[in-house]
Amino acid sequence: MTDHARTESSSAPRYRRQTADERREALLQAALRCIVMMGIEQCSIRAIAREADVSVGLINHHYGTKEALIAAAYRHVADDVLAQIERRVADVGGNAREKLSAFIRASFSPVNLDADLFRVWLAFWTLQSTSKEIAAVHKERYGAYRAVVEGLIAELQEREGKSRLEPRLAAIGLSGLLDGLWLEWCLEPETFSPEEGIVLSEAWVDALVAPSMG
Amino acid sequence: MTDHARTESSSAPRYRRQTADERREALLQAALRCIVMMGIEQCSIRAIAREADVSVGLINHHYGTKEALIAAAYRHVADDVLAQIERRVADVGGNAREKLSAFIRASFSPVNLDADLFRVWLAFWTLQSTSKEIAAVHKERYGAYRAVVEGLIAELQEREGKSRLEPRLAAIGLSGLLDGLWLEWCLEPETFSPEEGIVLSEAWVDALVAPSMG
DNA sequence: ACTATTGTTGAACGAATGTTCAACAGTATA
DNA sequence: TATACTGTTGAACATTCGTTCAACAATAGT
Repeated sequence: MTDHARTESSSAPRYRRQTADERREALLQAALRCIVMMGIEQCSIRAIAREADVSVGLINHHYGTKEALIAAAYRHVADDVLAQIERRVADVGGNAREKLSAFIRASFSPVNLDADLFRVWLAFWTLQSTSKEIAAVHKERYGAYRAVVEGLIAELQEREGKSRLEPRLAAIGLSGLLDGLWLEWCLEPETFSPEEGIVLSEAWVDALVAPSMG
Repeated sequence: MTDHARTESSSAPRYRRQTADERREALLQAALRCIVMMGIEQCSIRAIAREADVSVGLINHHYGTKEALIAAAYRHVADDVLAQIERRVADVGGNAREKLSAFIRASFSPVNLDADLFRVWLAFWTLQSTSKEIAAVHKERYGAYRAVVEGLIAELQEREGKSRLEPRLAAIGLSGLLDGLWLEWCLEPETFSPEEGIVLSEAWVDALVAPSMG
């Protein structure tokens, strides 16, 4: 009842304690939301703290450094994207050609064709040249991505006959095409539709097993 | 001779006056060097001023705002890249197929496969979501780029027979592939060689006029 | 109910940011 | 040589940044 008392034992707690893991996850999500909302440039510790409804000090307490938090966020997002695509490929079952189609369709699904995701990715690419930590995460995750594509293409070529393009190179081509189209669509969505992106990517795969190419 | 006199009429001038155009160009080049050296994040007005050997105030005097300077730099770089590619295409003369090969080779030339250029480009892409000015420059320059590709493909298909892929879509595919490979090479140059990039792009063009595709 | 633990706070700090503007100084003109 | 013009300077300003750390408070163990 006394006016100097802000919150006595009878009122609600001023904050809820969480385990380190819970809080780290929450901070990571808040950081991603901030990068999305205001770009990596304006994504400050204070902004993340506000977004996570937490004080400034807590971030450095849990992650030590801002860079460590961003690197953790990168790993988290990259894992999510690849896992989601792999899940769709696994769900479709079928032969290699059908799996590749699922892979392509997953790449052009709304989850991935997202300006927010693009902004996050740009931020990570930018940080890569500065931070060894981020560069390592990229190398590791991108290798995994390309390995999946290469595996599917090798499987396809075993069935439908060899191509002049070895699986490694063909995989680089397909992932380059997918990434390039993804990039361009995110920069300027009016240029072409996701369906057209799928048509183009399917054409590449078809060309891979066509007699004229190999 | 007096110690309060810094530089009297007898000594060298403390700075050289330049015309507005000269100075604007010099500041723009300094800004690009800064983006390359330390990334857009650390590329401050003070850093640009130091690089251009000029005082902080001069930048805002000539460009009004940092954003205006960066946008001007974007336009400058984009013009350079496209002009250089078009020059190579024009030099080779020949038919559409040969011009497309020149276009592809130019895209994978060391001038373009450059970590510095990539860093500059990433910076511009990042700023695009924030700045209307930068977004406008992108739309304009990228449209010009794609128009060149589309023109060459249309010319090729008139000679060698129509494809199921209309020139517009085929051009989007080729520029997507070129950009995607460029992106991936810049992020991780060990993955594949520029020559392999050329092989992949040529394969796409070949597939465009192959009977199986159209 | 008391204590120990530790997740959490937020004021404070030093460094850096973009921008402003009154004063300065080179340059061409008269 | 004096004058007007304007390119140029750099201190100053108001913010914002990432990080630190002593104090605080929610919770679990007793």
